[in-house]
Amino acid sequence: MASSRPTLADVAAAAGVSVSTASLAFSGAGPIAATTKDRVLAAATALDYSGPNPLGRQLRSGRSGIVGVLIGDQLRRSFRDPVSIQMLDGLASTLGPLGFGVLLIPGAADQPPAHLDPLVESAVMDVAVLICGATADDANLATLRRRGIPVISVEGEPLEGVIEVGIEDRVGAAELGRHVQGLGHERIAIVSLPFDWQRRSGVATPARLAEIRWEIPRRRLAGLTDAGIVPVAVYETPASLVEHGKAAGHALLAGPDRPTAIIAQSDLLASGVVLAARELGLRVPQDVSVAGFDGLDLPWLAPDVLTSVSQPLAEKGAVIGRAVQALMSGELPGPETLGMTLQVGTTTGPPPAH
Amino acid sequence: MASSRPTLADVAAAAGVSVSTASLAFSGAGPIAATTKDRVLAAATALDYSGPNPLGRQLRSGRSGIVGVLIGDQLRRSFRDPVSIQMLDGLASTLGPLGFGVLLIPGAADQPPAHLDPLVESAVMDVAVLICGATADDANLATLRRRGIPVISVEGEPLEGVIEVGIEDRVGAAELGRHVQGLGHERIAIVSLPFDWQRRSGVATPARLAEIRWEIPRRRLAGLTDAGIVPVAVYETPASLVEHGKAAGHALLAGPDRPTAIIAQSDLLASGVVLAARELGLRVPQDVSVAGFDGLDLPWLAPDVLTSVSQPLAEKGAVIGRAVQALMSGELPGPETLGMTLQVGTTTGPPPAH
DNA sequence: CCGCACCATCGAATCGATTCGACAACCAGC
DNA sequence: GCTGGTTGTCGAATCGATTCGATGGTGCGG
Repeated sequence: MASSRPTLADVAAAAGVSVSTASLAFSGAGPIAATTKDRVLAAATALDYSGPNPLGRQLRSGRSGIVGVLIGDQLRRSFRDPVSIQMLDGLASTLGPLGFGVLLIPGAADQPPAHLDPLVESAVMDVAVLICGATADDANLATLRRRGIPVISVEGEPLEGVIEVGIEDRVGAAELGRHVQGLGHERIAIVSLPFDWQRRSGVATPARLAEIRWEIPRRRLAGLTDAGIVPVAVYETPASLVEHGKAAGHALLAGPDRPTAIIAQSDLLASGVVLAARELGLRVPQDVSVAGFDGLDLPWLAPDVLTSVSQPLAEKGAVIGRAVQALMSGELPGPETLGMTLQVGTTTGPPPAH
Repeated sequence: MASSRPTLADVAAAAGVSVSTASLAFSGAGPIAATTKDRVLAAATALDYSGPNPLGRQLRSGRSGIVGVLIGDQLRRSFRDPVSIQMLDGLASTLGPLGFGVLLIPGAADQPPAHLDPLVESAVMDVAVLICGATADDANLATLRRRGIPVISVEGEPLEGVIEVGIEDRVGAAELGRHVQGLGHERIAIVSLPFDWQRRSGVATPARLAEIRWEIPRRRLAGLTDAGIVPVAVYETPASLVEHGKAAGHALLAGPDRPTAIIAQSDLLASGVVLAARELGLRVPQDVSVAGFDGLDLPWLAPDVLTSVSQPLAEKGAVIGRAVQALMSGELPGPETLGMTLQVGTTTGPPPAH
């Protein structure tokens, strides 16, 4: 055994105690004499033993301390969106001190829901978190269920046996909609997040609008409808990125009957619209009002400050972390919904006089 | 056994074969009759058995298939920098198909190198990747060594027994420096990445310049020195973020003898400098030239395109992935260094006539 | 002085799989 | 018909720890 790494048995032998006593010296779960403990620890140091191998512990306890986070293909795409980052940060910050690690499970790009990512099948995890907006026909979800892994879904659709953590984006969208309408706008366009994994780009036809698959754009659109908004156009984007917002802005603002207000479903999209307006020589908000969603801090948009409804991103992560903790204690946490708050910036104002 | 999840032993019993045969049916490692295999698989389906528990497999093989990535506190901070994201994306994309998962190991914010993050001690991993620029006095590194976990260091300092993956940023910096000097600039200021975990902000004194702890700012600074640049000022920033670049730009461009060119050590910092110049009413590059580092695509800077030296971020991730694979095959991969390429944009030009 | 309780320690079972060596059955060749 | 090789299956050891129940001491109270 000279070549391979020492095990608890080696340490126990060196200290002249049994394996079980040596285990007690490290775990502290049980009565042990101080002198014995010191002897074991000394033997461990002498053998260069670096503590109990987590694998052995895990096998016995059935727990790995790993939380799998299914991020879809967001690493490449939406992770350029601070929304995902800040939530992941909140999650990791809550989980880390509890001894849980976050395992990133990336998905292949632009796959239909039937696609199964290999790590979902093979990776060890105690809990899975779906941050990509789960749908019922997701093959990954089916696999997780089969494996008996508890699932937490973030802003997904309500699903059997899945713990939901969401935000009141429908309410928030309605509030934002009423704010814009209250300013007097009548020609309002919407820049939407992707409808489904096809990630199309352009003004959506009524038929297309009827088949929105993903929950987030659907809810936010529904919120605006709740506020009584009948949009003059809904522009579908392939991802929540500045460049797509800019393309949408150019498309919507170039025509003859341009809208007097544009509401985007994310701040990154909204900032792209602001940039498009600037490039077209339009003043914000005098010529066109722009509002976003999420409440990010976008330093490069200065001096403009986006009107937006902000969501508590770090808290969202923390809530997920607490749900994980509850699950591991054997409890079944209920669904949680976080509120949003309207933040009026400098990018919305009354519509132009004529 | 009705309540708990079925095990391979249950399946074997149901199929009327031994555990070893049942194992063969799943792993395929060994001769097995087609009829027997079908019988085992049928029994597995009947029992709702979801395949061998990875934990058991791992304990036996000693491999977890997990690559720990120590990101420092970058999740909060520099992960807003696409540099980290794109590299992580490249890493995850290479590792995923190989059956490896990426475990995020966050660090606490602003800790001295003696700080040890709990997951480094306890998490299961086959290889650790340090993407935060390792230093020799890092407590996390010491722990990884004690645990016998191979370490890959990205752009860190050369360390005993650590596999290095780097970029030729000193060469790239020199090339960028020569480009700027070739345009005729003589008053050149530098906006630097953080020197150490203290993350100070402001123009660095000569004493401060002599004690740069982190490798990346030091190498990039050395490259500019190689090009013969003697900066009129080096501004130290707390992180590679737009707002800090903007603050640096304001500080450097407000004075009476403002530099005619500013070289930033990252594109995010450089874009902040451009924004500061715009706010001060300075034209880029007519009044001041700005150059960056990394070669990112920053859509919101349009119509400006940053002059920068670009690094192959996705390939950096892929190289790390291959190093991991080599390590797991028992090989000892050598250090790798990737080249950078100068990309001249619209933000650099000759200095103003007077 | 006896007995009860408690503390420290140990042995053995357990977690869920992989894998090596043994063994039996079967086929082909001589 | 016997031998040698292949193929399929099985039993048992193994990975590295935790944990339960048992045992042997010690101390305290009655």
